[in-house]
Amino acid sequence: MLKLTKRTEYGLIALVHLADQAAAAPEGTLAEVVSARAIGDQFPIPRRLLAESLKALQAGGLVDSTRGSQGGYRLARAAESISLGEIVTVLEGAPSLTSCAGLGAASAGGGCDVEPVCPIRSPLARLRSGIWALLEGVSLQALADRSVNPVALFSAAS
Amino acid sequence: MLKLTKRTEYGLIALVHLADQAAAAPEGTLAEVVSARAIGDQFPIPRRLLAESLKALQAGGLVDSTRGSQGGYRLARAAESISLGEIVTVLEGAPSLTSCAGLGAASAGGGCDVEPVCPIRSPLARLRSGIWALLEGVSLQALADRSVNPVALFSAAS
DNA sequence: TGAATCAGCACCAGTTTAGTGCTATTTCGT
DNA sequence: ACGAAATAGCACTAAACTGGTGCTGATTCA
Repeated sequence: MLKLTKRTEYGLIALVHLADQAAAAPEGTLAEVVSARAIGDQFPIPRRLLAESLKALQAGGLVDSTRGSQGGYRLARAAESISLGEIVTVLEGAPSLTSCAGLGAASAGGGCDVEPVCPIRSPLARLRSGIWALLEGVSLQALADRSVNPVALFSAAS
Repeated sequence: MLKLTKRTEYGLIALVHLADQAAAAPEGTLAEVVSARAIGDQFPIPRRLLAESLKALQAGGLVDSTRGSQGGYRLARAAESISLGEIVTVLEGAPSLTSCAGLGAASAGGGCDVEPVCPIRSPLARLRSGIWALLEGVSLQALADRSVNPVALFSAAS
């Protein structure tokens, strides 16, 4: 199914929220941490699942967490440096692009070493590779910027 | 999961094959029909499922079918006029990105008839909308053209 | 007639998804 | 010290989806 899971949706909601928070922080200072509860209260979504997504984002190193009372989350890096592809990878695992697996940069060594332009590559692999490249090209920053329209989101990326 | 189902993969394989067939046909003539068996014999995939995909494509009006011995399938329209979005819609159902559904401050039942540029649209809806627009912009023709690289497949579309 | 081929249902096992329960641990405020 | 707030971790369930198959019927060509 060519669609994002709820887990990813909630995670994105949270990330956009955290990006807003970071943008609102005074120059050069760290943004205040935001609790899962605080984020959840602003959207009609199961708070608990939102928390699950945040946990996953923490495990994936996209956000930093502070425990205890007054604890919460904060972006671990600048919103411009977090790509959509990375977010999706963290939240729903590396996409299983079948054989010739792992396109893009990551793909650990094994097999198909003629990576760049493998002529045997099926249209499917090319398609997925294209979609993936797009996701890698869109930053959280762009996503959080509400002035950009959906299509420009991508076409501007290339 | 941001990935295509096998059903869609097989369908795409078949469509690309049919597009090749159409391209090989003499100017102005209809391409010969190709049976599911004939297509399946060329790929290491379960023949039966390929047939299922073809059936779905027929039901969706993307291919014409001829029954009986010597029967088979043929593109119902020119490959340039069949978009990837349409193919995916036929093979795995309409994506739920429609109608401001899902979340976003304004989701509520009613209407959101200001569809074009709804300012309240959530980042998620915008994201899906963007992905969708991309798929709509890629034609089967482009997909079948093996000389185009994966990334150009999309960036050229905008 | 008979074989090839598409069409329509209906079924099953395995995986994924969404969502919840419960407990432990850390930290702040009093 | 204590309790509340909050993250961390594990485990579990019900529903949906996926991949794949079985079977029967209808249509067409030879």
